[in-house]
Amino acid sequence: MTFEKERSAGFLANHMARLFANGLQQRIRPLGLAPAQFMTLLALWEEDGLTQRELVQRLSVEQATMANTLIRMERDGLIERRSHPEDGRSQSIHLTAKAVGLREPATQAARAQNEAALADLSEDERMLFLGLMRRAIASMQAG
Amino acid sequence: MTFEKERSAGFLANHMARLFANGLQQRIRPLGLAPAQFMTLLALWEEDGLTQRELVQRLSVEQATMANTLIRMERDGLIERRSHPEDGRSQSIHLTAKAVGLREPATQAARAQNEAALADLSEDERMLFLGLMRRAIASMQAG
DNA sequence: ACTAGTTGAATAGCATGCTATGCAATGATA
DNA sequence: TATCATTGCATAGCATGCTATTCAACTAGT
Repeated sequence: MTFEKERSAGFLANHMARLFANGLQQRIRPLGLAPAQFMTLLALWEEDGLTQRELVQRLSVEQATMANTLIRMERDGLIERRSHPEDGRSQSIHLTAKAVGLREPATQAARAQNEAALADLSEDERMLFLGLMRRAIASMQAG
Repeated sequence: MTFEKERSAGFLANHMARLFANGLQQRIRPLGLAPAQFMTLLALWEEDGLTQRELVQRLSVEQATMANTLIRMERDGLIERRSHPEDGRSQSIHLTAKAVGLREPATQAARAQNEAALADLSEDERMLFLGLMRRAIASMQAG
């Protein structure tokens, strides 16, 4: 029974995501950021002071993954942790001035990468593409 | 300037690819396979005896990545290396009987995962989706 | 044939992700 | 309130990927 990888949604999704990540990495490396750090900053730029648990929910990664990303971000001076006043187990994650200052150049880099990926698509096709990805994500989350 | 991750092709692609990989992993774990091993087997089932360099080209991963995947596959009894008769630097990678026997159940698992992801899409939408992913891949490879 | 450049792999080092555990702080309940 | 379950994080261990480096084997040009 044939199984052609070029016709497999999973294979294409994997390849596409690696190209996105590599492209973004090239663009944000000069800023001292890595892709997962950028993704985490997106959530914190939107709302500072989230707990690790809230970050996990918003970015859909496992808790252990987020814990490790936060360790590297703290090491790189992007965040600092403050003890949570109401729950001794958790901490709130706060952006440093450095991280706040990276918002514009970093999001600009991400926009440029998205533009490079979708350069060949019309505006309608782009909307369609995003919608299809969302539906695939929803199906997998449901299953 | 706002940058909403849910409207970012890169963010969605990353999330979707992780869900694909996680789903596939669940399905092929009983077979003793990991996602990258499966991807490599896809190429070798199609043509046995490829060199590491040829695998790298067909799967679009870096040489170092493939080298490490092959080490794990050899450890797991999926492949064996034979010295190349014409080039002392390279080896040809050959499937073991075990790996050959995994073809049907493994590709079936991958089909099931693709089906789960695309369950909500019509046949036309699926074709459209694959085409859009290929075009995004092509754009990023070109840029 | 020699030297110089190229090419195929291995290895080191690190970022992301995941599963599985362990632990301490909270909560809920008998 | 003493106990048990839940919850928030940290850590260990491993798979994938990438870049950078190194080395040996092959090629080409002189």
